[in-house]
Amino acid sequence: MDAAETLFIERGFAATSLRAIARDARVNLAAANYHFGCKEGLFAAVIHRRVTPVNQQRIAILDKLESGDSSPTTREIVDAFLNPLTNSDLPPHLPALISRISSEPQPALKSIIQNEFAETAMRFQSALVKANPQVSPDDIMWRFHFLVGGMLQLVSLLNPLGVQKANVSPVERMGKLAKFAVAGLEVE
Amino acid sequence: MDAAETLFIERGFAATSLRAIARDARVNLAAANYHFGCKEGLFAAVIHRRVTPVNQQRIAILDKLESGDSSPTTREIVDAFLNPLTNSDLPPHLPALISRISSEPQPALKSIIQNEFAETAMRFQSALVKANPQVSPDDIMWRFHFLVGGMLQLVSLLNPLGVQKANVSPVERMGKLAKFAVAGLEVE
DNA sequence: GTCTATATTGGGATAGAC
DNA sequence: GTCTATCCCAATATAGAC
Repeated sequence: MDAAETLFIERGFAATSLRAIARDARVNLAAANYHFGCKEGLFAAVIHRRVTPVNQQRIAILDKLESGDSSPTTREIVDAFLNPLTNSDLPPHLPALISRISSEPQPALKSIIQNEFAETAMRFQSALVKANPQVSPDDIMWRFHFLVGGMLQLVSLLNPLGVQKANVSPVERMGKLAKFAVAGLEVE
Repeated sequence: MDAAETLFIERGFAATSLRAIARDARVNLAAANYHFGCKEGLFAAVIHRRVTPVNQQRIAILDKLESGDSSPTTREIVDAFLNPLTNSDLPPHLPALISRISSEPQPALKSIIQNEFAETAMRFQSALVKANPQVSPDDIMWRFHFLVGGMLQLVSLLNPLGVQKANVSPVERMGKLAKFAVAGLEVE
């Protein structure tokens, strides 16, 4: 699965062959098919392994914020959404994986991905609606999508698996995005 | 080229075969290879045909703004960037094409695309730096990328080639994005 | 569960007649 | 420039021995 993950990030689903994955992983091609059923099954397994923890972490932080005395600010909600991506106990290429899979064109893969993110998206949109009564829920929905787009763009600008450039750290970049998005979310 | 464009949007580059393109276009497979050299050549031609006009239009609007008496506002610059995408004399699926190609993973395609957009990105970043002296040029660069990400996300949420949903028109959605992005670009 | 070997299909590209 | 036919290779997936 590590080998599959790396190759899916680098080349995308369609351009990655099971043969290349099996070769990199030093496993037999038939064994891979035996365990995952087919190429799509392997894809789903790779996604699920990585996306579940980050979304659990996001929701855990949001739960904690909402159980406090005062309801969370827009900035706190945005941070709860973004910070788990740069958490040091998750693999550093996790954002690259999310970025890549978000743009897979094939319908079967799209529904796999939508299922993974649906609940998290709902929770954060609701929280943002509550924190911004001056903005219509419909506008909040769109602005949340713009935040997601900014996040994906930020990630895709880095060398997907390479060393990050030295001048600005991933954490700092997330901070820049948070500032940008909060201003855009709150504007009347 | 129309057939190729449609299939690239729907399936992406790697999952689209020259055979399928030739079938849809009712042309011979060998003829396609004769004219475009190879699959990548066809891709480059499809991109160039669509992207050149929209970028020319963007730059023309920006030129006009900058030749006026007062220097352009952030909102005017953002509109100059976004509005050509929904211009009615360009094909309505142009945004879908831009969205799709922006996430093609293969390095050869990436450089084709970067070449197409490099000049436009530079011009708009410079204009935004000038309009926002309160923000560092480095931050403007990042925020411009966030705007691009929001634009791509907005587009990818529509059914790529289907009829748009009735409740909000593409023009209105671009307006929502512009408002969001201007607030994020200008914030101190 | 894991291997070798292979069935089967489809891909990009081209040769060569017209 | 356009066609038919084909070369050559790589893909997913599975059969069947171990």
